[in-house]
Amino acid sequence: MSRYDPASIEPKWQAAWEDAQTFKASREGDKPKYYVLEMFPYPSGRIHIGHVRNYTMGDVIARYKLATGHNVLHPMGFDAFGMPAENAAMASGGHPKDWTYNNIDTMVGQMKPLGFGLDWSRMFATCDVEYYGQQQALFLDFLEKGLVYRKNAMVNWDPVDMTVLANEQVIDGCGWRSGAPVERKELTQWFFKISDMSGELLDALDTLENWPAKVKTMQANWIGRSRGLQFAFSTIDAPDGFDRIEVYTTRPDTLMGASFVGISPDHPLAKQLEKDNAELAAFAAECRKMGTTEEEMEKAEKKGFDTGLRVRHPFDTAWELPVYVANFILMDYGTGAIFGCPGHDQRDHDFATKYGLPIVDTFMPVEGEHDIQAEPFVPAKTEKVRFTRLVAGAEIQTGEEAIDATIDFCEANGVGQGVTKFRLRDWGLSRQRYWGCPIPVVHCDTCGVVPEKKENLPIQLPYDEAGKPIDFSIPGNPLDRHPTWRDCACPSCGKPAQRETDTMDTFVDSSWYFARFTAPRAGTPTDMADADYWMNVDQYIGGIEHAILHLLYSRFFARGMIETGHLPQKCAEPFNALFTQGMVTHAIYKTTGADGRPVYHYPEEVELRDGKGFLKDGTEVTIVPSAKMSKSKNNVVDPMHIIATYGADTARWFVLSDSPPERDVEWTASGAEAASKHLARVFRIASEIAASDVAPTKEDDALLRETHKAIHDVTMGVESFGFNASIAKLYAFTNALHKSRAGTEAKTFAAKTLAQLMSPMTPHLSEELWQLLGGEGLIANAPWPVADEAMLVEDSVTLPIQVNGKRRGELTVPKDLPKYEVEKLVLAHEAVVKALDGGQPKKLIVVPGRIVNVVV
RNA sequence: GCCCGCGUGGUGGAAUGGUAGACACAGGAGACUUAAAAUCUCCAGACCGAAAGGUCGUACCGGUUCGAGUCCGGUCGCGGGUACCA
Repeated sequence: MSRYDPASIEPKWQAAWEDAQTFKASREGDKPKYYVLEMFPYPSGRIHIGHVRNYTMGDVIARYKLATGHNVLHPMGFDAFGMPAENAAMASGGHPKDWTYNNIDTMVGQMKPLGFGLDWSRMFATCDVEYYGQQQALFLDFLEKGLVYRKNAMVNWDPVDMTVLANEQVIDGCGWRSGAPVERKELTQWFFKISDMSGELLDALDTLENWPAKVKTMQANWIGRSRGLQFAFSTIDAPDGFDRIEVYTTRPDTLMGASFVGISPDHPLAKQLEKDNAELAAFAAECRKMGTTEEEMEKAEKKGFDTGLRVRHPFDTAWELPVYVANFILMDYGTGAIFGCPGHDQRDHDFATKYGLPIVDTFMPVEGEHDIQAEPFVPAKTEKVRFTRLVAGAEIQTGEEAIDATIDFCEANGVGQGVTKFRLRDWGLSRQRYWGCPIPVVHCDTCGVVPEKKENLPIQLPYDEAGKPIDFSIPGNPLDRHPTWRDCACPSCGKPAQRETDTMDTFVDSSWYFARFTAPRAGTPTDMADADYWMNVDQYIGGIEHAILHLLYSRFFARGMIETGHLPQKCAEPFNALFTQGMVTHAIYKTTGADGRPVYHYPEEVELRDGKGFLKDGTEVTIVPSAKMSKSKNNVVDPMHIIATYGADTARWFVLSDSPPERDVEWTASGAEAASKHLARVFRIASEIAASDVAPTKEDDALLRETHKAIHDVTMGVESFGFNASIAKLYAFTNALHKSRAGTEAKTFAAKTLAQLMSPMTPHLSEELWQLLGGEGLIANAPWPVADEAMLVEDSVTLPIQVNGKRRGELTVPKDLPKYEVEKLVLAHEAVVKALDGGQPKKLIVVPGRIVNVVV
């Protein structure tokens, strides 16, 4: 008897699928369509175990849908622009383009042996000229529709390298290469007007029934709709043009507890005052040294600077408040100015305490008092409170009621107006980098900023500069310093002009690739007939780390593409169902380098002893447990040795077993061998059945029931993304088949069914078994088995008997035994008799088919 | 800081508010073998007990319920996101 030999069977069946074009997406026939998509990978160099997990999940769905009679689209591509390619070029020479395409070749070479049912003919990379050229066309259409505009925005600036830094490149406030303290700098940049769609993007979340609730919550919080009051404080002796300071507040009911006005360091008034106040200028400069991330702003110590300027309270002109410039106020949100109410806000309380400002309450608990000087009183807005300094509404009301009443009162008295604001900011897409899609606009001295003509697209990235491949050892954007690339004719007046040298954020690339897959070679961004057939994506699968940005940007882009005629109306929400798989995590091992910066070590370099890690030279490493696998942290696990040792089916089986798909898993390699043993066991069991000849026995029926139960359970698991549950059932079914003494016919049926149920997970082995057991054609094309409901029902059930919620015995009764009969049997049960000790039960709960509880 | 998750045996994990620990890994005992590998059978949360059986037990504290891993409130720890990592 032959042994399970994945090395020989896997290439054989991959060739068979290739010959039969099994996974080529086709619009033919009248089958329903199914589009399954996994978030495409960044070509970091090698696939890692997280990729294997992600694509195996998608492949299970794709193969299952094929077997249940669908036209399936299951494509693959690469999110190929981005910083790592430039970083690699800086670190070790070479060119981002060569680095990227080499990586793609390697990764495709690693993915193909895994036997994914992908339509490889549709593959593309976002750095392909064909792709980014179409993206430029989309940009021009968006521009024409007013979905893109220019404004100033802050970037991280490295004053030594004279270059813009990504947030990731700022470490403890310093540039990652130069080590110099980073500054904020203002640049004119392109923005997508995503904020125009805030309300729509928020409201439409409710229609996404098959999205995880947590993702919808995260997006809703991110968009952040709030209702508040916008009004102005009038200033006293302020510079010209600043007789009013507009503020926005979501808690107007605390207006009578105001103790100061705060403005952002980037507020026009702050900038004006700075001119004549060196101390303030120094404070503002200090604020601008802070990074641009929200996290840094929030975590930084709250600091303010008293401008000396004062404003009048809108309800009492004799009441004057000081104006502070404060480092925690964002110019981007609201009006860039607030009033502080220390009595009912922790941050304002800290601020007031620090600068000796008054702390006044506007409401107290309904019962009792709260020491407002010691800590702020911040109840939920839905809680009733007793107002001590009331603007409008009842004395005792909830915060919500008070807010509404105050807004109405203010509007009626001309103090301000109720407005709805969103936290969501416009999407800045300009990047001062080489390896991205060039923004197709031209700067002309005469005509200003002019869109490039569509017939001049694609605007290609230059490979060479001055006859040599671009040198990335020099900091800064190579497009900026390229001797000729910028030169062009103005599309409007024809005079010499210069190209924009900024490229697009790589999130743009990934915001429409799913649409491009429906017609990847089309001469326009999409082909409407293909998009109409294949869209939407029926099942999208990817990491939870993309819950907000990528998915929100894609939702915006889909709407923009409808507006510009590139997608049909039905695509506003392009992903019908979303599944967020957990990440594969692995410890990070780091030491500190001579320059004080962290040095990351590969798992292979680290020896673990007593929970501590050491390098070969004995240096102890710091272990950061369970972190997201990241190339820059060197904690990526390479699955290729598992594939080489045990084969693709083992790797696929292994990544699906044991862990629920949505949960993070800490990677350990110990289970791979066990998975391999199990597959070999299945092969052995099937081979024995194929070689046997046993007449029908009285155990045939039991095995048949087991088989139908397995069909039911495994199918349920696949349908609900419970792949680990499906696999547990497959283990149990394999054990049942192994132990069964049924005849050959029943066993053959069971084994063929087992092969089918396993086929989405272990497709090569399943094809082999199918052939061995006399199945017709490819198992990939065989119709998915259907469970016979009649075979699933049991005749009797075993009920656990609880006494006061603790299990004290069990009772086996016919399935349909009436409740009162069950009660009689329970009361006669030994354990119950003992517990009652002659008395009567206080209560008797019978949950039919599940449990019995006696309360004594 | 803020938003969103997660926390169950030695390990990965299972469990529509209804027998906690399915299925598997590692471990132990045995069979087969000259031996090993492979394979097969069985055991296995902790504690007490010879056993029958009992007590405890799902990060921690409290609540709702006949009944809580599951629902509610709070605490701690870990992870993701935080708008230029992708």
